[in-house]
Amino acid sequence: MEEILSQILDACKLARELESSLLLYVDVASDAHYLLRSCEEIVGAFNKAVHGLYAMQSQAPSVQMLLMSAREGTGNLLCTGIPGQISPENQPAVTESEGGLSYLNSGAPGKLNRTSCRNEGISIELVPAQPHMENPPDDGYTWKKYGQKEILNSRFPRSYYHCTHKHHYGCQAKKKVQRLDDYPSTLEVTYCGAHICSTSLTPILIPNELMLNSASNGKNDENNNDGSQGGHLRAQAAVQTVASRPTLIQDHNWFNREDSNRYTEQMQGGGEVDCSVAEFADAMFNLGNNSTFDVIFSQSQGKP
DNA sequence: TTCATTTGACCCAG
DNA sequence: CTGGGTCAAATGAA
Repeated sequence: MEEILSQILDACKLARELESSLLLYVDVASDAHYLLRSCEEIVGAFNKAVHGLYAMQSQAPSVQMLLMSAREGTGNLLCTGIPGQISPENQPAVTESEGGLSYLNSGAPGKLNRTSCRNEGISIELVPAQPHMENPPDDGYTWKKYGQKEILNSRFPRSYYHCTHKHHYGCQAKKKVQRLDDYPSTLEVTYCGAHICSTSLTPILIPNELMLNSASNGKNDENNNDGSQGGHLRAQAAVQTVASRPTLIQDHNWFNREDSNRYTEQMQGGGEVDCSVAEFADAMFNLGNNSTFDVIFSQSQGKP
């Protein structure tokens, strides 16, 4: 417990440092890269504490265990970090006690299996609810809420979301979010279907020149009114461009995971490190003095 | 004016 | 028939 408190205090300290910087230095407020890194650091520090608290919960009858017992016949069980957040210690081997729980199931039992999710992969994740907010933590995608229903024998309503790009790109990804009756501080997020709005590009295989042309033409943004998706595409273009440099990826092989807007780094030793796009971009920024990111963003920024 | 959210109605599997 | 999932008009915020 002392260690967790220490982690919470560390996170608070980081937050105070950022606050001080914002108050003291005008330049900081306009330095998106610095702000991004600072926020990621703070979130990561708090996440460590959250995962520690999850570990403590697992010693008592946990939310996870209750859910498992409630869903008899559940298929493969995969424990992951909380989506959109930094996995603890950046360790690839994640145990149940370290974070959110995820079921990956092509045929989940009972009512979860109904209607449009019947023939699609279902992923159920438990995430800590943000205080005073109904919305689940950012998972890297943009969602549009299309419905909310009172559920029988549940104290809290269930919210229904589909991918923002459903109409533009036909992305069929959906999610349901419901606060757990017994653990109101925990949200159960059920993902249905895979995103096709950010998985069509394959890193490493695309020639450097092609990506540079694509990025410099700004085509990604021209056909796209949505800022978020534009960001995804810009980041991916940048990733592909950087990744296509053999010298830069000598020690890092990057893979875009299909189920989320996150990247997995395959280390030479065989282990994997899961990270967010922001972390990934950050790592790429630091790979060389003449970062391709600078070139790409300077060329694409400011275009409609 | 645009876009996201809310909410009642409807659909359909069980 | 019941209840979960989806649709679409109404509403509100930016």
